Amino acid sequence: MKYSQSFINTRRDDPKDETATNARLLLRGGFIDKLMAGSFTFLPLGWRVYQKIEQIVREEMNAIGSAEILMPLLHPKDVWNETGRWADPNVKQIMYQFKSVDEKEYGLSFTHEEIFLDVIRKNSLSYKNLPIKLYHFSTKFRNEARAKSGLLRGREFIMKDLYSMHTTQEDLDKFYWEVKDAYLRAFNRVGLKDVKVVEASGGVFTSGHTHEFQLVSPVGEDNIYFCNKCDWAQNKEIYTHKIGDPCPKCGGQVEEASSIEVGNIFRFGTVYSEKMGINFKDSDGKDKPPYLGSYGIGMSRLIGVLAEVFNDDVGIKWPKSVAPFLIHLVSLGNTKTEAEKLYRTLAEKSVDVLWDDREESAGVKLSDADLIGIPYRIIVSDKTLAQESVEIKERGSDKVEMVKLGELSSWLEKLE
RNA sequence: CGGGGCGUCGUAUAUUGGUAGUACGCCUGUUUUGGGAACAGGUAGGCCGAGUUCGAUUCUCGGCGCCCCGACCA
Repeated sequence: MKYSQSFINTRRDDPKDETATNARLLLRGGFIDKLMAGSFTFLPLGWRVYQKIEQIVREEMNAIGSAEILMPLLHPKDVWNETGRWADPNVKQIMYQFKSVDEKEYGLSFTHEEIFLDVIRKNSLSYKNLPIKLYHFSTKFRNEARAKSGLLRGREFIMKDLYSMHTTQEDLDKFYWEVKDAYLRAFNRVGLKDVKVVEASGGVFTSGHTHEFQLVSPVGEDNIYFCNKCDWAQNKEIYTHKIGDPCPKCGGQVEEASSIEVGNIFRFGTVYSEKMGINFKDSDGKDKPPYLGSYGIGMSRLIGVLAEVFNDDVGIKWPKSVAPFLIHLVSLGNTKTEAEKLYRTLAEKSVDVLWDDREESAGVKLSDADLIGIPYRIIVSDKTLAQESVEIKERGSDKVEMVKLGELSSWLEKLE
């Protein structure tokens, strides 16, 4: 893609009010625009990052046998009344509820359990067609008391949510742990190598504990306790030991840290099925309520988390798997013709390349390249062309590599 | 929701109870291209409302908005 056609507008100065690193860098780099506190437009660069993350999560969801759908965001009051959640004071705090001019009552989705259940109950449910596993990527509205920290806590954000329905608790449990592994694979692939699976309280509607996926980070809002030897971890709400106590699982040392929640998984059991009067026909001919599981990943929050984790004093350093482009092609001096040739060649090979085709000074282009944080910067200049070469530099590295124009293809192949 | 801070061109800022300035951006022209170019000309601003005052961007009150801390976070 050409820079000049990508609506990329970088800022030289940090935004006045934003102190969160992700907000500062994403706004300066032209990844997002803020409409109001906790509500953002994803600009072309930011949306490309989103789409990279989405595709990784999609692949992992498909790999565990779930199918993608898209559920609506405008919900009628009635279905929420069936579970009693419409009038729940806790729900009322965060759910946007309103009357339209015709006096009908609606809510904006902050989660989709009711809608998922409504979708599947309209079909004959038998043990033969369970389990059902459906997921979607969509917006969630939550009237947060305090939106903050850029993309980390918004009033409107994008979530991947997966819902599953099973004949037995055992089958739900089995899938629950499959989802856990799929989530860890997804986080790993987007560049977050050390996400901890943390036990958390289930609240009133869940059977047993739930699990949160927490990334240790100084900007995190949560506090977790984890073992420095094994995978044991609990969040603040359920941790009952004292700091310094040995790990209850392996005897190792328990540590405390602040962390950011990037996902969670819940087992609801049959509570909602019963409230909504949903049954499946089991092999013994009896009607039984199915078991519900619900699993979320904060998609837009992940972008913020990645910006928090991968940056230096001049900008973002995107992991290759989620970078908006793989290559940032910069042409300096009067090299536009050669650069365009190169750009076309790369585009034909389906390489994700951003070509800075602007009439800007070298300093502006190079600074913007640092700020935007694309993994590889390729410079074409009179200097490099004199050697029939381009200069390649990895973001965040000091080393530059001169590569002959004729050898660029093999350089690209080595990348994979 | 409690507490604190802040609202001035697109961005970042300065000053002032009496003509609102600077830098960047943006526009025109010329020269420029390896780390946010040079020169010349131009463009654009006091969050909203009320009050005090001869006069308010400045002082007072109210509202709205943004940021931060806390509470909250199925």
